[in-house]
Amino acid sequence: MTKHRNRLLAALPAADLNLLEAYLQPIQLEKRRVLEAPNRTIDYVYFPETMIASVVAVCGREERIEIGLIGCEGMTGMPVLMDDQRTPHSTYVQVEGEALRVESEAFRKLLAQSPSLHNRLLRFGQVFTAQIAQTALANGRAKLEQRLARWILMAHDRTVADVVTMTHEFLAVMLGVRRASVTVALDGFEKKGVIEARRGSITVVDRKAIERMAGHFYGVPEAEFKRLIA
Amino acid sequence: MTKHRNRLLAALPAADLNLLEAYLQPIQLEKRRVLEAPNRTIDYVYFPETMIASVVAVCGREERIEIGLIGCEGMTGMPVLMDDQRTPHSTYVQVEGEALRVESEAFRKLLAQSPSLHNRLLRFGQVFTAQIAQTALANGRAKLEQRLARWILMAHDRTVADVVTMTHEFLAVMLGVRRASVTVALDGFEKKGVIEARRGSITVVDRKAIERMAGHFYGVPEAEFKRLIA
DNA sequence: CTGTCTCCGTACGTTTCCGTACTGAGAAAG
DNA sequence: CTTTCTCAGTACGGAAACGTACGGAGACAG
Repeated sequence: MTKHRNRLLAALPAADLNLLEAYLQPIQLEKRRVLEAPNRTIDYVYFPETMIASVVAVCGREERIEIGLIGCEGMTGMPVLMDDQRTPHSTYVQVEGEALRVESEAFRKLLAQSPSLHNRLLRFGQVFTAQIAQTALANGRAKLEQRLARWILMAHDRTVADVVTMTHEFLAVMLGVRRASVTVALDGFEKKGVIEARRGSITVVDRKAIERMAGHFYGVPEAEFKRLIA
Repeated sequence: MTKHRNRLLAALPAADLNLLEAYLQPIQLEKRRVLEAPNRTIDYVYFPETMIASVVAVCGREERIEIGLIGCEGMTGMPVLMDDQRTPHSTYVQVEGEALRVESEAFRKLLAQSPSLHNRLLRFGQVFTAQIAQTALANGRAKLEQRLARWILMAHDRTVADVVTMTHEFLAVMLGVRRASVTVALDGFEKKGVIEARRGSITVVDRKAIERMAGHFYGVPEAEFKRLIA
């Protein structure tokens, strides 16, 4: 047994990890790769290592917004834990990198075989639900600056370096705002010296300051993670 | 075995329902009663019959917003299904009425005893997650009129009559907007003849029209419910 | 029946963000 | 090296919703 880079796996009891490890396949995932398409069967469950995935709610062709971010702290494929095999949402790779994946049929059988494993992973479901709820709260009550700060912090939590590779355009889609609004807001961040913006990337310079900007719109799911997993 | 008014219970396989029924206590719940307080142990799981509960995300003392509505189609206490006993959110009675409840420790044991029951209820978790996600989407991208239409439809789905007892003030808190904005919007609804507004209540007159106003911000979790439960 | 309280209608100036769109700068392709 | 393409910065008028606040109308208690 290796010490896993995925924190959810790293926190599993030895017995459950052993059970799962036989089925884990390492895979490199490129940006924009679709991991789950709306209302299609979920083929694999992914445990990100350096990769980061976005979960996006879509309706019609127009309206879309990110509801959650999954990186080395968690897993994709929540519906498989919920006795289901599909989701109305879309999940794709936001930051390329490595992950471990399990064929979801096999995964399903493992869950049935080990209630302990199932429960352990359901706890992450609880964390992720808190994240979606926090997104709903931020979308409804926060200013763009706060929401952007929150997003940068969440991405930062899931990267090894302090650099997040992301265009304003993409970020705008995630937050459900205009591309130009993101540009203006990020410009403000840079002038305050809390980030460095390059073409297609953002570097975190002063994390504490960003946390202050996000206020209490950041932190609830993170606290849940500490409480339930780590 | 009675045919239950709670649709989630009504859809349970006979064996699981029998198991559960021994523990179900009927209870009448008054408006504003707190069912789950943030970060406190959840004592009971509620299956609403005529009652409707709101799940609200809070942070600090100021910022709060409704993330979900639970009525006769579901249950409260999702964290108990997720191997947890608390939640950062707040759950309280929005529309008074009857419910069945189970002591959560007993409930926990039943889930361990019957994986089939557990899975069945987890499916509702999947539906509820879709509802939170849809709320996040609506909060980020919809106009107030659409969000209000969505809320009325969701409340209407969970009431027997066409009347929802609710002040503008309360509705404003739920949607995270000004009380005055709600008044103006509801006024518009009434002038279009889709609702009738009385002091402290809203009566649905033309549901189809309200559905058109909500557009695709309404319907995704409802479809999930049909697919997974009914 | 009168006073009090809750709830609703309305108003006005202000903030935030939108829609649209033009321009320049950096990166990639020929 | 030049063309092409993607990405970022900036601008301007407009819509949506905000904060605040005043007054009236229905409900309820004394």
